[in-house]
Amino acid sequence: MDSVNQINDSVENSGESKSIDFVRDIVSEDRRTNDGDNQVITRFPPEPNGYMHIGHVKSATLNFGIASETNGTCNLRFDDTNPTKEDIEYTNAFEKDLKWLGLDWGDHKYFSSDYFDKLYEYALILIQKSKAYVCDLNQDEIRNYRGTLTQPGRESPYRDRPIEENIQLFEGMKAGRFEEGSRVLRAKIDMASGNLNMRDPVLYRILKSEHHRTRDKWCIYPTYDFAHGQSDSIEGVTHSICTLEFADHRPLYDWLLEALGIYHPKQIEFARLNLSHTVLSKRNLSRLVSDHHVDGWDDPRMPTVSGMRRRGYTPKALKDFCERIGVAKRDNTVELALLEHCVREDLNKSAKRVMGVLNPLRVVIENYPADQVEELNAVNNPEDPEMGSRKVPFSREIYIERDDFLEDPPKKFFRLTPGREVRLRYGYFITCTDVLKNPDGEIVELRCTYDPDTKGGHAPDGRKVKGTIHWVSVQHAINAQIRIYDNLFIDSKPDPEKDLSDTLNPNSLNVLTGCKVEPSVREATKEDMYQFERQGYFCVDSRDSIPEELVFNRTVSLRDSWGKKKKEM
RNA sequence: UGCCCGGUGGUGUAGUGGUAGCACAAAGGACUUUGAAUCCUUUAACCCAGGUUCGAAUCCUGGCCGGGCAGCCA
Repeated sequence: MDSVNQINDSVENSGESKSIDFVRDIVSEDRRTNDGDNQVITRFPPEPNGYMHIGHVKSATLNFGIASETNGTCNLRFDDTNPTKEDIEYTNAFEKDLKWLGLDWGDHKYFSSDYFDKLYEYALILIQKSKAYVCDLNQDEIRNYRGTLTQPGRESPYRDRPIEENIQLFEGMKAGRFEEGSRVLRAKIDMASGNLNMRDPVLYRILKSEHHRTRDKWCIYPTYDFAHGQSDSIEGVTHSICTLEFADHRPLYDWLLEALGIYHPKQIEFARLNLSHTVLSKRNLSRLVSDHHVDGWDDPRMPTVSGMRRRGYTPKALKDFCERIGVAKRDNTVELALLEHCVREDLNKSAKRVMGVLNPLRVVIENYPADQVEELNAVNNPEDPEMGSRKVPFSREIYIERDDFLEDPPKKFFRLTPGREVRLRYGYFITCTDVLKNPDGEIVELRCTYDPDTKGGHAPDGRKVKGTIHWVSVQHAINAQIRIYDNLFIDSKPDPEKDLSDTLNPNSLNVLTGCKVEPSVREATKEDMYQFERQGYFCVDSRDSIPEELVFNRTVSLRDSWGKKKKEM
């Protein structure tokens, strides 16, 4: 939010009118034009029938961002007009996620259901004006009467009912005198319109199920089209920002407000976010959960806020991402790489460095005294001296990463090989003298010697080593389970029609056990972020980690130019 | 054969009549006690065709391509 303000400031100072996105252009143009009242009110209107995901974050940062940049307000409004789908569980989850993101609605928390009485009055007014009528057609009949994309519809036989009869019938609907599905209230617009939304759209339907807030007070509920615009109007929303698929509804949005003669907010549509290698539609996300392809809505592979949070993504990274992707009207698929870049950029500055060996290989340093332990000094974060340093215990037996040793190395392999000297990070130079194998020929242990003069990693004679590898003292190592995540989907643009099992990445989760981590992480608490040097960023899993068996999630790997090169070889 | 919205490097996004910019990605190099970070360099784009204009990514016309819409979902 701050950086956005900075951008605005610098723009104002330089006297330029550099645009940030077309929505903000419209808002500032409106502010310039409406002399007197420049108050901006936006709203973030989730339907509480699913969990917040990265697509919601784009919308939320847009709405809350515009409000904060203009000293306006952004209302959190739960769009709860369909009791059969919505639940309190989801409203709580949304609030939790928004708070975690640092998006603050103050005391502007509303529900569409707060306006059910008012909305009912509005409906009566429409009937009164002969702009709405009760229709007895059933669902199939309404569909048939609507016509098709290329053919006009036919008018309902109930379209010209007298006003009085409509009022009585509508009151009857409210009183529960009619069966669910037997009647609806419809707007009287134009059955021949090229825009199907204008072919006498349904305004109210009978739904005899309990609403999570209004309980059994109502058995008729407004549709989205009737609730949304009027709720915007009631709240004095100036800019009602929604996604592209609602553009077709704007004529209806405008028509209703005009017909009622009430305050008329402006609807603006932008393109929703698509992210590569994942899905963002509510339907597909819940399919992943219900079919057990993931372990719940907060599975760290999920693009949900709770999943990303558990994975170790930070609010700052998420908001930075939303700023970078921009806001426009063309369909788009943003590469996951950009999100990962934002995460790395934040964590590079803030995460404490630590050494952890994912796939341990035992190394015995033969000329190091068996009973000796040294405390070596290690920097906590080279990007931030304020974070200080720590002591790391060193002893005769250590673990190194299996990938850091190769008996028969390719060119440009800088790590340990037989006879070669490398540096142990913050430790000594060691040279590999022997390779021990089991009967199957697998390497089980390395024998090395160290140079006592290279403590801390410097050679007094000035000789250089090409490689520096990380390590953990065997007797001091903490055991950990580490979960390595990869893209949920193989395809960058998963086809929702395809069978999920054909397009899901079978290796999206790789659980490593027996990992060895330096003792300083014993103090790790939930959601603490670490960089395991040369590996990536990791956080303690908030659900499964216990002090006796730490569980880490790999948030994102470090960039790995060697790994890339290796793949090509 | 209806209505609406869009097409700028691989991806995302600026540019609104005057040298097509930025970020991510990719490639190369420098530096390096993280093959990280940092720094430098490079590759790479206006859907097509006409028109208006001294000059068009931008304005006009016609195509082409993509997306959305036929819930009593939002």
